[in-house]
Amino acid sequence: MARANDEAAALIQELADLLSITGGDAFKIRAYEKAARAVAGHPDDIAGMDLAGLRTIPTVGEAIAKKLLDYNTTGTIRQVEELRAQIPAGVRALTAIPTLGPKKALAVYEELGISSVPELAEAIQAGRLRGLKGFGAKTEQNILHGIELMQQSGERVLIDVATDLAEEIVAALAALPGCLRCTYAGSLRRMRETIGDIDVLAASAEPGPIMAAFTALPFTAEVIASGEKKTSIRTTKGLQVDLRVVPPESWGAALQYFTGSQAHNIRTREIAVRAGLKLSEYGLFDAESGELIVSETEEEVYERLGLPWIPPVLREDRGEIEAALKGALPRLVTVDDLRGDLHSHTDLTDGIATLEEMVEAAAARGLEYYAITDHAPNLFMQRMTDEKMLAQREQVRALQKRYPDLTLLHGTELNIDPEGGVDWDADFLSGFDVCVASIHSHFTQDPAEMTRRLIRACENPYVHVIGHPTARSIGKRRPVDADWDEVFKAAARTGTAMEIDSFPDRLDLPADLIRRALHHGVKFSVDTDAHSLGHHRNIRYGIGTAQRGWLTPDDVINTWPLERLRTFLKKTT
DNA sequence: GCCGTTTTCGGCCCGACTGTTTTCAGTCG
Repeated sequence: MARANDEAAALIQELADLLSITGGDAFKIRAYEKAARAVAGHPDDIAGMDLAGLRTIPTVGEAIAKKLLDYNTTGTIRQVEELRAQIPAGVRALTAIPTLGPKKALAVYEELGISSVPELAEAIQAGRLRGLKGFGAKTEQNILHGIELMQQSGERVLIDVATDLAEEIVAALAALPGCLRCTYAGSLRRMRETIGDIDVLAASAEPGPIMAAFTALPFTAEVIASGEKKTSIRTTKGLQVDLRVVPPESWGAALQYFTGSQAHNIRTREIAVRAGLKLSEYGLFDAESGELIVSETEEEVYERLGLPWIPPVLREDRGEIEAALKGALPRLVTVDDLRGDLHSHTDLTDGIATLEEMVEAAAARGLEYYAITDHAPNLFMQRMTDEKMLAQREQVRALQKRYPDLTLLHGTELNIDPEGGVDWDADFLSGFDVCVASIHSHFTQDPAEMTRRLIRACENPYVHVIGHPTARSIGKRRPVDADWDEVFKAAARTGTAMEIDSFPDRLDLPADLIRRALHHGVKFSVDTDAHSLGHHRNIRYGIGTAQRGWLTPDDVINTWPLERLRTFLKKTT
């Protein structure tokens, strides 16, 4: 269920948006935006907090604490309600059109009474914007084009789609003679779960030919902007790609800047300012003399700011600066730390590779243990039976002899029914080495029922891992609604791991819930849920998500040596 | 609106590109 923090943060953000339309003080607006992020990322639930408690949240002062208190008691914020009465929701929606910001939105509303996207499109067609100050022919065209883009998708793409495209672009540009370095940065380097646009960075003393090669790429559908230092295109599939070309000596500063996030950059630049320095994509400079101090590597830039190098996956201004200053950054889990995979399928159910092929792929990954976890009978379409499952177990045991360095675990992926029960009784379940249990149906139970359902699954002594816990499908199915703090408490109490499923359209648990679960002392299993040989490669996305959740190897049970894992699977705690 | 080993007042990240402009505002990241 939506946490109080998320709802309150959305209201504070709305306050910032509405103030930017009415022309409020820009610094006040930024203060609200910062506070909205801080509230959303705060580990403790703000529901029930008093004024003093709220003020302990960084960037929340007296005034914003009072607004949060207002939310805690009334469920809304008075100032937001007042501004909503003044600015229709449709006007705020106008700012979602690319190239149309708060100033232009207010202009068309005040001058022409336009308060929705369709109205605006109609007004432009009818020539009603002619003569409006700041709106020329080109602006009209850009707005219409922006509306079109917004309507025909303009959506974020999954991380695997973006990664494949980015790697293709980087390979093409890196091959050019004048290109000294090239990589992708932005949200893709931070491994966000969906990507709005791809940021590519190149180092060259001569940008011209690189820009030309970039706009000439076969999938370039449109050049959005093109300058000496920066070029933006849109691909045939509608994804925007920005290319920045910087002098080679600026590489480190540019990579730091271009990786973001914007909120993280603001923090690092503030630290620079306080130290009498100036940080830009060209380097770290002395503010007074303008003399360049460092710029060649990211490590140098951070070091000169008094910080250790911060992994890109943490650069969201969600506490990483504070942790870095205290020397308390986590040693993040990596793909190389993994010793096993606890969730995979074969063609016995809905996988498309044989048991032998899947095991061979696991061995090629260098794993020390690998679990086969085909679907259980209650997912009726997979037609699993007790006999088939037991026959597979024999096959697994026989196959084991061929893999002296890879321990095969025979498991299953159970279905958590609406009451929290699973497919088999204790007797049958006790025969498995490991059981993942997942929600595959009845996604829309009310939060109280869903919470009980998940807690009961955790309390089952034979359930070791809750598979893709929110059951979301990014862009298709919403996460199930539960009181996650209660679920995580139960998981920690019973010694049940939460899975991080590596499928690009799942990435489940999501990073924000991982951090909340970590806060409760939960352990995790980062799995592929592979249904084919190619799916083994998805592990990097699961690990990226785990890293965004601040996980260390110790938090992830499938980095543990087999003996330690086996102890955990006994659930004796 | 927030915040302070320069500060309880006066700052607040920085730059690129576009379009409508004659020197800059708006938008974006």
